[in-house]
Amino acid sequence: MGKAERTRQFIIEQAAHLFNEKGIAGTTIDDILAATKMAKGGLYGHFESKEEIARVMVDYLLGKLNDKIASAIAHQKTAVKKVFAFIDVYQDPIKSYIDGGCPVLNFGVEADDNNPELKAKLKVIIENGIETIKLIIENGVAGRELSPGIDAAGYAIKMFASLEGGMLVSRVTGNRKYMHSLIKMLKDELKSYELN
Amino acid sequence: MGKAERTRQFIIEQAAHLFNEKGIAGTTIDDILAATKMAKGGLYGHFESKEEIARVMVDYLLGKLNDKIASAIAHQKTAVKKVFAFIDVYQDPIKSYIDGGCPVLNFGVEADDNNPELKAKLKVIIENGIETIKLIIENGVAGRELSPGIDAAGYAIKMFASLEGGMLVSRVTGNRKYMHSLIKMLKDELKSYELN
DNA sequence: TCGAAAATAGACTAAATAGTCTAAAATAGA
DNA sequence: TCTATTTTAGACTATTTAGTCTATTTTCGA
Repeated sequence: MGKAERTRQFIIEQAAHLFNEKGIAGTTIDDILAATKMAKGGLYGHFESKEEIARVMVDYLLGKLNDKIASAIAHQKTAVKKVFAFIDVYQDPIKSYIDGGCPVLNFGVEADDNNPELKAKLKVIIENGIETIKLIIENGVAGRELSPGIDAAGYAIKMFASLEGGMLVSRVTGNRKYMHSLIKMLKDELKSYELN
Repeated sequence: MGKAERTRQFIIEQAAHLFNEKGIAGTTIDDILAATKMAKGGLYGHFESKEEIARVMVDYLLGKLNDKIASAIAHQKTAVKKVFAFIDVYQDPIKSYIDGGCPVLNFGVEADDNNPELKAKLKVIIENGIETIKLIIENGVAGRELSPGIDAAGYAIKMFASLEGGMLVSRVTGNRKYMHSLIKMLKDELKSYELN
């Protein structure tokens, strides 16, 4: 990775923090310049507009989230442990893996009514996330780890919505207890379907 | 209500739609002028800044949400029906009672990292909402309508987070089925604690 | 109906913001 | 080490945005 590409990556990472915290509309080029301590010309040598930075930054952040979840899941053997590992990515809503909380929540709300392109990307991420949970559970049922009585699709939706909603509630109230309570309930429910 | 107050109210209502859809940072005074078809001088005769409009608009929207929930609950006699009525306020996440979805979700995300005053207001709304659900359930238990086996606080948090998370998921994917599935699960769970 | 209040039209200022450009300085890496 | 590339500093333009102001018109309501 040459110097130019290294700098580009650095800008993306710094910008990602800002965008995730202040929103896309709420972040200015000057904010990014201040965070990177770069000159304007330097930045515009790597990107042609704020809009391009936002686009690339979103792909970076969503990719990072995907990787984090995929890796967490891959390191576990059983369905229950895989689901728990997924959940644990959201363990700390206040100091999350990226400042500002979950980008799906943040950009989902901002994109909803005025950024169809971004909204479409988030739709895929959300649908994949829910589908991933559902498949893990279905595999757990097929492998006689979980009872066939479990509603895999329902659990997946409930889990995803609870994590995002919990993120909102815990961050706005400044209290982790809500997310912790949600996580405990989600885990207990899944465990109640465990066989043997 | 004199003409001036009527106009002021009209501006607040129009601005509320815009702010709820485009965010506070994403809405301009010109947007509000276009929506109200008013001249600048007219608008600034009622408010001294965009910030004041935003402040008043938030109070209006949160008040409206509060009233809607309070009224829905008041019209029901049993705990189960009261909780169901609360849930049903979120029935349609795409065409909700206010364009742009739930203001708690929208402004919660926007305020989170850069608007402490607004964040404090939302904290109260969220805590009250959760507390309200919990109290209804506790009353239901006290009145022998619901089994004492129910975790009132846990259910309240789960319900609130699911509704907000469901709002996000259904709106971003453009699919009501997620919210409907969540609502069915929430209602079924509560019903399972119903006595007699 | 008529006077006071409200609203318009739109020009104007000031500040914030995005983006361009150039010459000079710094630095990577073959 | 030496040259290409990268970066800086910062002046500059253009646009968007918030907010002010005034003279005129409209409209409410006693």
